[in-house]
Amino acid sequence: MPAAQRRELILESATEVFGERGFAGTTTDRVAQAAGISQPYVVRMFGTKEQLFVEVLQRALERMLDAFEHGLHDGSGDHPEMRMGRAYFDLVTDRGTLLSLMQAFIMGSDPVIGPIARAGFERVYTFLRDDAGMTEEQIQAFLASGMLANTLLALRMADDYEASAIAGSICDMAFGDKVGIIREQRAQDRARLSAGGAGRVPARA
Amino acid sequence: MPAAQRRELILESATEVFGERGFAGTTTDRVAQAAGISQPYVVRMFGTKEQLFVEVLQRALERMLDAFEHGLHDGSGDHPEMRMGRAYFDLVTDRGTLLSLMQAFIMGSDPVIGPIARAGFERVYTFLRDDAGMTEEQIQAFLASGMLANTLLALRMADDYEASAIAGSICDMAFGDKVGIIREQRAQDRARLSAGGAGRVPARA
DNA sequence: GTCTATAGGATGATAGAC
DNA sequence: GTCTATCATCCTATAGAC
Repeated sequence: MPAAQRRELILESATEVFGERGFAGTTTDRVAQAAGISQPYVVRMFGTKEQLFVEVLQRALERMLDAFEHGLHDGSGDHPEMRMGRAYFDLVTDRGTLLSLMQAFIMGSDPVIGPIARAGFERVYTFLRDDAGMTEEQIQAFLASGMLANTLLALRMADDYEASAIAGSICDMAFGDKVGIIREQRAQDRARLSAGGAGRVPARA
Repeated sequence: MPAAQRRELILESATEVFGERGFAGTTTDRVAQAAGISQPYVVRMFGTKEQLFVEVLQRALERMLDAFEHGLHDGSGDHPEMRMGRAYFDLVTDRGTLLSLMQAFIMGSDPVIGPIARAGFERVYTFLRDDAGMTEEQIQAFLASGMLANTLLALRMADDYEASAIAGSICDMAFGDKVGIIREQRAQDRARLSAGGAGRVPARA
């Protein structure tokens, strides 16, 4: 397989694993298994685990901004909120990307990841303000709702949708009419996980 | 020192370290150093690192709910939003607790931490709904704003308040009139860190 | 109640073959 | 391009002394 393509494959696998287990909780070996290659090859191709995470993060930021841009320019609905809602919807179909971003966001203290994550967040803010033309209040509400949704996604709250009425209410509240998508995704996810996919999480052990 | 008191001391140190570095990124040795004792003693007292994190998490959940309860019953302002704002303010003064909660929230896939974190989130929701009497919309807005604020806290966005006009706008937008408190806290924090405190983060290395 | 010593296992990274 | 073998840490947890 050509290097470029293999690179993509590894980045894709790494995005899922990092998203599920965080930077420190991820082993290069697990990424390798998810990509179907040997552990040293992962390191060989990216230099260090940290560099791999940086590339995963940059890709994730790019994808998020792309999704927002596409949502903004898809020509239907007029309000920025509607267009941005679609953008978020696009993102949600890519669980690994979203979770990798969340993982990076809680690494603000890290001297390497922190600055990159902050810069990424700033890009989102300026996009919403300057390109989407949203007001401060709109941006606040949009980002806040998004962060709540992201947190519940990372928490896997939707896993308890049927089992717990409260979990169900929380998901309905936070995801609104998108709750169906989330639950469907969760089902696929569960199938993939039990099939031994990238994000398999018998915790650390 | 009596066991109970030492326990408290360790939990306090562990809260800071886990909050800054996450579960996987934290070593029992670093917790021990922060508490000024030996690494084996930490393990001896809590059994396993995971058990220590569980106790940190349960404490953090308890503190969050306590803060909400105190905010709710302090007798001033009438609207739940105002009282809850105060509650959040109380929480913010305890950075380690907040960050430990965030760390737990992104561990939804973990078979041990995930269920505890979800149950904790559900308790918050039911408190806001049943005790504070908030509507679904009020709860959504409150939790969403809180999650955005928490994320920015974890991101250390306030560290760039002066250096970046955008970071400043973001902090003003998310923290509102509480931005002063956050920035003050950040300053204290920085002093503590450079003094070699618990959360010192020369990354992993 | 607290420490030192250390076993035992995992992990990131390197060397070098094919 | 990709692997096998392996080194050197690092880290949780245990044993046992004081």
